[in-house]
Amino acid sequence: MRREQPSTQEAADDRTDALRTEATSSIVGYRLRRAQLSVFQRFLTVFESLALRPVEYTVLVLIADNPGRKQTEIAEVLGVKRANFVPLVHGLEQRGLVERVPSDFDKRANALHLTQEGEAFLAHARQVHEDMEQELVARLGGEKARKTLIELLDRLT
Amino acid sequence: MRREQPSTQEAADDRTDALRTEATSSIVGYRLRRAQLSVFQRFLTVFESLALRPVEYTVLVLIADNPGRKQTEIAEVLGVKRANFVPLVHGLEQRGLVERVPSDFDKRANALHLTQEGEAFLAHARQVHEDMEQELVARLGGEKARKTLIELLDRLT
DNA sequence: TATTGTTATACTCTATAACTATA
DNA sequence: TATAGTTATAGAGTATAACAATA
Repeated sequence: MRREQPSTQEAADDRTDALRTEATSSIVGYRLRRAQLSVFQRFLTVFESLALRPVEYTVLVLIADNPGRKQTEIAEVLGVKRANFVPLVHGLEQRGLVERVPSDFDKRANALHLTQEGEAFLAHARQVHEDMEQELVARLGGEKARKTLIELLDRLT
Repeated sequence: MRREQPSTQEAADDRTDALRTEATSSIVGYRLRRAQLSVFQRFLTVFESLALRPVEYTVLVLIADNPGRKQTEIAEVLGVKRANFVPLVHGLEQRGLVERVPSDFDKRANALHLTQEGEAFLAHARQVHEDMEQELVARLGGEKARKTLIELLDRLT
C-alpha cells in the first residue's frame, strides 16, 4: 500500500500543499454555512444595482402576499426581532417602497402595504431573483435537484 | 370553486390567521439560512456543557488532521480572516487545548498543534458531534438523504 | 395586565488598515 | 517587497430591557 501522506504523528511545518479537510465534509452544519454564505454573496452581487439585501427582498415579498399585516407578524415569520425590524421597514419606507398605515382595528399597530412604486420595484426584483434561482438550479443539476434540496432543508428547520 | 382566502386586493388588518409564505419556499437562500440557523442552534445546545462553538470545533478538527500548520492556513480554509483567527486560537490555547509552537522553518509563523488534553477533549467532542449528526440523519430520513444533501450543498459552494 | 412599536444598548461576527518581525 | 501574526476599529446582525400608547 502506497504511503501518500506523511505519518499523522508528524508535524507539517515544512509542507505547503493543501490541507486535509475530509473531516469537515461530514459536518452538515459546516457545509450548510458555507453554502448559505456562498448563495448570499451571489445574492448581494446580483442585487447590487437594486441596493437590496436578502432580508429586504423577503420582507417585500411577504408584504406583497400579506397586505395589511402588522410589523410584528411579518417580523416574526422571518425570525427577526420586532425591535430590529423597525429600522429595516423604516428604510424601505424612506425609499418609497412600503407604507405604514395606522390600523383601523388596532390603533397601536401599523398595517404594512407596498406602494405603487414598491409593487413595480418588486416585480422587477422578482425577475432578477428568478434569474438567480435558475442559475442555482443549473448548478444543482436541474429542477428535481432543487426540489430535493428544499425538502431536505425543511426537514432540518 | 370555493373561496378560501379573501381577495388578494383586500387588506388583512382584521385577520389573525397564518401568513402566506408560499413565495418564500421558492427562495433557496432563505431556506438555506433557516436550516443553517436551526442546525447551529442545535449545535450550541448539544455542545453547551463543552463550551464549544461550531467554529471552534472545526478548528480543533482541522488542527488534529493537519498538525503543525500555520494559523493563516487553518484560518483561510475556514473562511476566517487571520485577524479574527487570533482571539479564536488564543482562547483555545488558554484552555490548554492548542499549542502555538514557533516554526523552525519560518520564524514569523506559529505551528499549531493539539495538546494531549486537546486530543482527549476532541475525542470526546467528536463523539458528541457524531451523536448529533445521527440525530440530523434521522430527521433527513437516512444516510442516503444526508449524502444527497451534502452533495447538493457542495454544488452551491 | 398584555401587546405594538419604538429607543437604547450590548454582544457577536465580520472586514479593513496598519504595525512588527521576519522572509 | 511580501508575508505571518497582531492590534485596533468599524460595520453588520442579533439579543434584551424599558418606555408610551393602546388593548
